[in-house]
Amino acid sequence: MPEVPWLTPDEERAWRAFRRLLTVLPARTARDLAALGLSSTDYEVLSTLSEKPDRRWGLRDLAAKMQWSRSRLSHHAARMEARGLLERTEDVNDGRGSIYHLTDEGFAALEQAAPGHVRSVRDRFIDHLSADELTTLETIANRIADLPD
Amino acid sequence: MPEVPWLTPDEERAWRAFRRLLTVLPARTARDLAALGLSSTDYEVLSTLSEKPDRRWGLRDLAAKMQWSRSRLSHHAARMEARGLLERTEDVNDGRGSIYHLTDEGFAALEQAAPGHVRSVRDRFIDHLSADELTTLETIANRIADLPD
DNA sequence: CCGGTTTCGTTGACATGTCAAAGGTGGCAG
DNA sequence: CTGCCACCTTTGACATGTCAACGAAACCGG
Repeated sequence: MPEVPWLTPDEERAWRAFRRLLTVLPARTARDLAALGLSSTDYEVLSTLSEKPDRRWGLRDLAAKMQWSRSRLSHHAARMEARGLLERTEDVNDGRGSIYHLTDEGFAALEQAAPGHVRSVRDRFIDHLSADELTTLETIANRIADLPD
Repeated sequence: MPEVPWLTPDEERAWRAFRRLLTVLPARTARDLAALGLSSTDYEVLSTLSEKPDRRWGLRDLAAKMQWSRSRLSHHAARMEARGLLERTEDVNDGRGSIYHLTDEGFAALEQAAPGHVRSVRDRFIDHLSADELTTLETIANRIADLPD
């Protein structure tokens, strides 16, 4: 692995700062959410499920939408089902498939946690950025994330 | 939880984009590192350990420096010790303490992985940002991360 | 010194994620 | 139809992290 240009001091500082942000911010929002009774992943599942008018998704589609592995979603959904947040039904059109739908209890949990979560995101992130910074960040984030895998 | 201003469309987009980056970028650099035989956490431990001239750290100090819990570091160091990457010695000055030091094998593993890791960080992140963007990012990251917990 | 308190690293139980294998179902070529 | 192959979700083994409890060691007021 020859000839790799090491990071300049500027790059090094930026990279370190960014990695710290990567660690710290999700930890904080997760802690805030936990105080409301949900993990970050719980919240993500619930809010994605609730996007469909009938609150139903096939596992495969839901996993793709969330960019999760199907195994991961299957495991996590099993745990959430045990807590009564969602239910699994077999797919009538495809005997292999599995349909997830939000229970009323799950929907209630989401509605109850949402305001606190938004406040958390504002207090810990959004409200500390100018409109310009927000735009720059969105641009950068998309550019990097859209790179080939 | 009344009166919470929901995210504007701009804010919503930026937040989503940023969260995607938060997921995707670490996954990519971790995958690159794994191909070199180390996990991201392994690399972090090794490189932090190597920062001291004698490659030695007390667990407490090392954990503080890395912003890890002592439990986490203890668990992880036990696994790394089993792989021969580091060794634990008892602290002569404090019977409770535990000193970690990098083995030659651990140092070699770090040296062998470092160039590939730097290339990975460049290819997947740094080289896609202008100097201005890099500066903005560092500023933002520090501002957010420095907020009270 | 002494006894209570703090701090230390470790440990065990548990939560969560990955990976590979398994078992059932669907689709299609012949 | 039938046999094979591809795809689906689930499952189990394992890796990693959190949290609380523990025993040992250090500290400290009296």
